[in-house]
Amino acid sequence: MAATIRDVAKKSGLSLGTVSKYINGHPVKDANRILIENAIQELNYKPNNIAKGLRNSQTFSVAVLLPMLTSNFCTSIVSSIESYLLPKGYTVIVCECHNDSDMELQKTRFLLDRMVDGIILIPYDTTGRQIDLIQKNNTPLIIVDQIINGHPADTILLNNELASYEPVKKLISLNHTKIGIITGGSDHYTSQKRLDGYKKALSEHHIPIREDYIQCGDYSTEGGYQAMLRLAKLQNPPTAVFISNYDMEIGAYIAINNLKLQIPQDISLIGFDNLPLVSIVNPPLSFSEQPIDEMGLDAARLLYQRMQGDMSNYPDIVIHNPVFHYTDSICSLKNKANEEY
Amino acid sequence: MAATIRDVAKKSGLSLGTVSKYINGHPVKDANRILIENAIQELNYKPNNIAKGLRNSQTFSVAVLLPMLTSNFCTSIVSSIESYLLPKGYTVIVCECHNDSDMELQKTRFLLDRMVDGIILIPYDTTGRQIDLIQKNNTPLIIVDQIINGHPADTILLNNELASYEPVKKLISLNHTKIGIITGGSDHYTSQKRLDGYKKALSEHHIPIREDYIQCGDYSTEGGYQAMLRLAKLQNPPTAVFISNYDMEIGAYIAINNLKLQIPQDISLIGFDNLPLVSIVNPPLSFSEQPIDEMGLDAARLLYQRMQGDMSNYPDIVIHNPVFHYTDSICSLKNKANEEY
DNA sequence: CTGAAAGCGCTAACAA
DNA sequence: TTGTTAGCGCTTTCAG
Repeated sequence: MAATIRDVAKKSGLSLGTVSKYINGHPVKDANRILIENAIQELNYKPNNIAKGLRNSQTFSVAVLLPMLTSNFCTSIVSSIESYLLPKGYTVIVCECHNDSDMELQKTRFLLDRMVDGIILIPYDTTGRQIDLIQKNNTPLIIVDQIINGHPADTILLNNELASYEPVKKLISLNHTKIGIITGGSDHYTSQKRLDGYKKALSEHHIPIREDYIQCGDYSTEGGYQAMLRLAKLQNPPTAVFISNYDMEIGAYIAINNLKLQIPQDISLIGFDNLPLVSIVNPPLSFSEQPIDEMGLDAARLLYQRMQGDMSNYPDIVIHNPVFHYTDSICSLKNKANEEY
Repeated sequence: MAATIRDVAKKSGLSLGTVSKYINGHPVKDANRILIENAIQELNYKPNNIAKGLRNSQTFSVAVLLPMLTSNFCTSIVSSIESYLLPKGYTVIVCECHNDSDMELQKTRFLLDRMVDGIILIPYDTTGRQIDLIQKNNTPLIIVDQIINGHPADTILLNNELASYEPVKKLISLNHTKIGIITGGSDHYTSQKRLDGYKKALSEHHIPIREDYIQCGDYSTEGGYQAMLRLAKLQNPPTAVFISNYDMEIGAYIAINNLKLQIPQDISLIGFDNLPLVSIVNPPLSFSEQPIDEMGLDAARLLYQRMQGDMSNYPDIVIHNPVFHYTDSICSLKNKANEEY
């Protein structure tokens, strides 16, 4: 039904090979070029990518395998990956495993079956079975967001420790000592690192670490809400809280509103990621900005390089630094004391 | 490198054709079946889907083309579509056009080039150029969420009018007459219909329609925030507000908090979609529930049917009814009056 | 039930 | 430069 390269050859009176060469950018006599171009026009010829893929054992598709499409981090990453790879002629397939290790493994197998040219993985499973599978298949792989111990691979990371260390230091410089943190699951790589940064900042200033100031919000909106409630209801609640991802930040913010606490008078708040909420609310929220776009771009760029066969300095581990934005959502404790006199 | 069907044939001592038949479920002598199975095992043979696709002119992939991955509605739909199509052997490709008509057209072309077997479209462009392109290409297409006038196609819809008509009637039954609505863009199909339902309910009860009670929030969180501010600052503000999508609902809720208004004492609130926020906040919010999962499932099911060549009752237009959940986020105006005495 | 052979649309090596 | 030809891995007639 659709025109093939053979039809173009026939119509232009040239051979298959010549037409193929023209299409692939090899030199062709000018007169013939015109002939071919006309034939392509008239027949509305479109090269068949499937056949091309069969021939070249390439599919020009790459997959992004991620835990959950509802995470703002994940969807943002996908967008920036696409923006790099699409102009290069690649389709980007998005697959989510719904926070399920078995599903993740199954989808990995599935993607390998479908023969994508490369995979960008935001891992869910922490044992690295997906990674083994992909590497055994010799499919180029870039991991984003985490390091899985014992499974070296090209990786794009945030300096997670710094992302919490700096803000907590900032709070300390404002005379806060009662500083809480809302974390993700304890088995989660980024959550662990962000907690480490928090602890490091406190330790350096000889502020004791209180376990009740560390509340797990599971990286979800509801979890953040509950965690903030727990913090606020402590006998001696913190005067400042660092929240280590965006979804929990929304929940925590709503909890604070429901409790009728004032930001920053009653509680100073620093959150994570530069996403819609932070600039809308009053006062706008302080946050650690993860350069999501650049991270996605880096992942795409590195994957492209690997797919071209360039394995220089493998495995490459790229660590991005967070950027800090401080607003009126935090205040100095001294000032507050002054005001209260 | 990877084993082919030819290797399996050689190893099992049978012919290419026989092995192919076995793989595709055609009957084979039992003894031979064992031979083949063993060979497949030993060689770790995986059928090459690209070659299969070339032969059958099928790719076993379908695309979901949508305006924005950050919309909760879109990601939920993708999940349910996947849950149906994946077990049937299809890859689901997600493509977003970033609320850009040209990009949408470009990606449509791109998907058609990649030869997906079918497309599920949540349209952005309202002129229907994408639809023309897809239909001209004879690629099965299901449209979700909207009807584009003059472009008949299989479509899965919400009864948008009912989704606002009912809640507004409910508010009227609680003696509200000053009822506001926060809408999406006026050019947006669902927004228009939801506004129609609002107007219809008011008209039926002879409540005049006030233009200043109709505020556009552009289906975004920030828009919802601003729209609610405008409503609250009216000289004679509404006592109840219906918000016609989830993202705006978040914004409106934050605005209400910032204004220190009480729900429902100062303002009764009914929102849209059963997504995380509504059940977390205090009081939980009332809402019109769009059966997103079923809508996605229906779209996937219908697309599958079309891809099988079954064009019975084309074009099929499936309309889903919303479900209503009423909570303490709305109150009767009489009760409130009583309390105030 | 099985095997041989043709061909899906394309590219690349080779010869002219 | 151009044309010819041999496949990429698979399915599907058509004989046997």
